[in-house]
Amino acid sequence: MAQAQTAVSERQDTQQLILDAAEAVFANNGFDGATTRAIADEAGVNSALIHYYFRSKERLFEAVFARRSGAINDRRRRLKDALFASGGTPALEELLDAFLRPTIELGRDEEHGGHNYTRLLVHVATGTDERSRRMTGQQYDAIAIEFVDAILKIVPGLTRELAVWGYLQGVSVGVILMARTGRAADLSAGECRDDDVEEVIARARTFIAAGIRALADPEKTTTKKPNQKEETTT
Amino acid sequence: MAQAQTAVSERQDTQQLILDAAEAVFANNGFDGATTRAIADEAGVNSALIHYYFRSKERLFEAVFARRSGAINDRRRRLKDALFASGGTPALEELLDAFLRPTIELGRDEEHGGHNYTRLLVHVATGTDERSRRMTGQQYDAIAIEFVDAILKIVPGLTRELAVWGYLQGVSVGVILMARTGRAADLSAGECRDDDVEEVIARARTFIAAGIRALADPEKTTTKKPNQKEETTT
DNA sequence: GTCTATAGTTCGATAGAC
DNA sequence: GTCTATCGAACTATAGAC
Repeated sequence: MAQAQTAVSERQDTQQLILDAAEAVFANNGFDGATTRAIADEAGVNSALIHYYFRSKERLFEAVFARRSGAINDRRRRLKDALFASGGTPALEELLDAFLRPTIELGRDEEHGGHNYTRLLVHVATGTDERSRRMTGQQYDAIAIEFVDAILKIVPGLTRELAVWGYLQGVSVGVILMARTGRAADLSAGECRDDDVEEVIARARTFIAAGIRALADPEKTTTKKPNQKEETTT
Repeated sequence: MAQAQTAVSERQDTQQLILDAAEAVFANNGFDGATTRAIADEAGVNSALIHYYFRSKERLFEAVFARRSGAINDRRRRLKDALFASGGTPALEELLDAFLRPTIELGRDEEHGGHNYTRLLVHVATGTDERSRRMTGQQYDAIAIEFVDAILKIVPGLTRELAVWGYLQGVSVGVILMARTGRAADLSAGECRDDDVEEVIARARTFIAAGIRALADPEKTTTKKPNQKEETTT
């Protein structure tokens, strides 16, 4: 699509074209479903160039996954540090906003392909295969520990173990919301819309903050099963 | 593995052997990463039999996905109906227990391959491709609406729109927990374990119940962004 | 129902000209 | 850096003997 006549600011080198195309094709088809030929076609380049710039399909995939993770986590860290900069302790809702905003906003950015990355991230972050676990850990473990530490500073009565669980359960909410599966609309006859970034973030923020605070309440975290009679089929 | 000498109760016909093997191979490799040859080898049957019993790889995948969904949702429904049977209104935690228990327990059932199904379910439920959305809707829309209705009966001050969001955000927590990615252990130097079913359910129950109740609080659900100065890089 | 054999594609990757 | 051409290996699916 991008020809030599386009403005300088829109010019992209071949490597970026391939990364953008790969991001879209991997997001739509997964690693195994995507083909290097389809990526080359999407990028408008010769398929041999993929192996020239990236050694293999595997390395291309890892490059795509790593490309945006730095920007996401830099922004999360900047927002979080700004909250603590004045010396006080921010509200839990503010901390969660700092965590959620970069990915939720990216998931609504169709102009620069951000929505493709978030769909890919959902796939990798929820995968149980060895490659998914390795890549998720490499790119997102450090920021995870920073936010767990921050949660511990803000919420009294929370053990580190419970903070990790609260963080992960919160992440799972954010993961689903950044991908826009359209399921909310399906279940509500179109009443629920997921295109308003501020509303999506506000709901997730409220939900997760209350959930984490509840985990700190020792009365609530007993493992006793509530009284239930499992009725047999009548 | 299962030979002719095994007890009658352990005998399985070829079709079930293929479904069990396909469940494991699809869970480990996804739809495109799994091959019919690998499934046949895992099942110990000739690869041509897969196309004899199921017409195509696609239909086999759908059969695998549909096989356990009926049992899961029947049990959810039975547990839920038992809670309302006495005429009273159950606690929100009890309703969530009924929803979470079938999948969380299935995810820890390695003896009958249930853990393979839950990993597959995570993949399909979070997928944005057309097949994933279609299959998720076909198997899980009906039970979703039943539980949204139940949430509306239990929690005062909740609109249907917010109940759907609360349900979906709760589901996302349950989805992550049923797959056992091991990430909690990674982030806590092994301190967090996810093998105790009752503890996993209790934490999720507490977290989600508090989150849904918070959504009903009109003061909390404003879409106003909290005061934050996004610090530029120093 | 179960097997062998194979048709017909498509894949990732590379060699080598320009 | 970019292209054409192609290799060797895999894949799904089926035909046909038993």
